[in-house]
Amino acid sequence: MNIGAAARRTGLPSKTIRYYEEIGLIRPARDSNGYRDFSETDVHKLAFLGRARSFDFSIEDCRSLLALYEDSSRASGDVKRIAQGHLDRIDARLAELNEMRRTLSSLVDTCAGDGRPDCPILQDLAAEETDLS
Amino acid sequence: MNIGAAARRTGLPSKTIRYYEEIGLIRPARDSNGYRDFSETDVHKLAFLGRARSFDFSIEDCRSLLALYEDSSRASGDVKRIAQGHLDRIDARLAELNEMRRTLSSLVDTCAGDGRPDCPILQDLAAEETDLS
DNA sequence: TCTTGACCTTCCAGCTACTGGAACCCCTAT
DNA sequence: ATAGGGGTTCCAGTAGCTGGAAGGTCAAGA
Repeated sequence: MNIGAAARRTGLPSKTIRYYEEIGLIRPARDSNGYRDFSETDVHKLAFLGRARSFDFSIEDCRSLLALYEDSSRASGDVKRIAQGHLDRIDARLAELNEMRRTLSSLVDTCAGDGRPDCPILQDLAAEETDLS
Repeated sequence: MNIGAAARRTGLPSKTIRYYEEIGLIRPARDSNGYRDFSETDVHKLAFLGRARSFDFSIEDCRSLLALYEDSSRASGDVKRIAQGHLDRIDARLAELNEMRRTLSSLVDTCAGDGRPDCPILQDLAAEETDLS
């Protein structure tokens, strides 16, 4: 199967698939004309990678997960550890973003948004840190 | 004021301050020895940038916000438009992350995480898309 | 006076995970 | 023969820094 067909099958851009080969996530065979020739196994791996990436797992996490996926004697604990670590990162990011959203949306709400120059958003950004020392 | 002092005052790494100069966000004066000489105004701008970046505003948004901050005849509507656009992006990202978190945490919860190979996480990642066509 | 150490400078490379584009090859259909 | 729609490699660029090398500057201490 050519790269275009693999791309259609997996929903990944051809560019991304070439990149995954370049960094050693997959090793598709080659035809005599130099074209990549993807097996069903390759397509499965690509789909696996696509789904893992959709969870925002890093490429290195994906590499580990793929290795575990291919190792039938894996321990689910190893998989869980990676997933839990990632979940923790997601939670940390969610906390950050929620805090930003809270502050920013209250600033946006109190800004008149008209032609006048007064703006609580700029006031906040420019605020001197209150130094209690 | 040397870059180190400016860094201490603003909480930004010296490297970042140099980078901000390089991309034209600030233009500190220079001493005769070539050292950057930061004015109070420079420090205020850096603090402004630091706070804006802490809200995850892009550098280009920061550039626009800083320009508006310095323009006393600005319209608050221009500021609000930028902030609202950014808020929308934050909301979109929050929705994505919440969805990831929901799915991933339920997978993590159902994974035994022991020495056995069975793993619902890997099963999900490897799942064939159900094709209803 | 010399040296040490903490500053400062510029420049270049690297990080993540791709993406775009140029220059070129291959294959099929007309 | 040619046109098109594949494919190939390689290089550069994205965002926002960060690390490191090689070297200049300055104040304090022996």
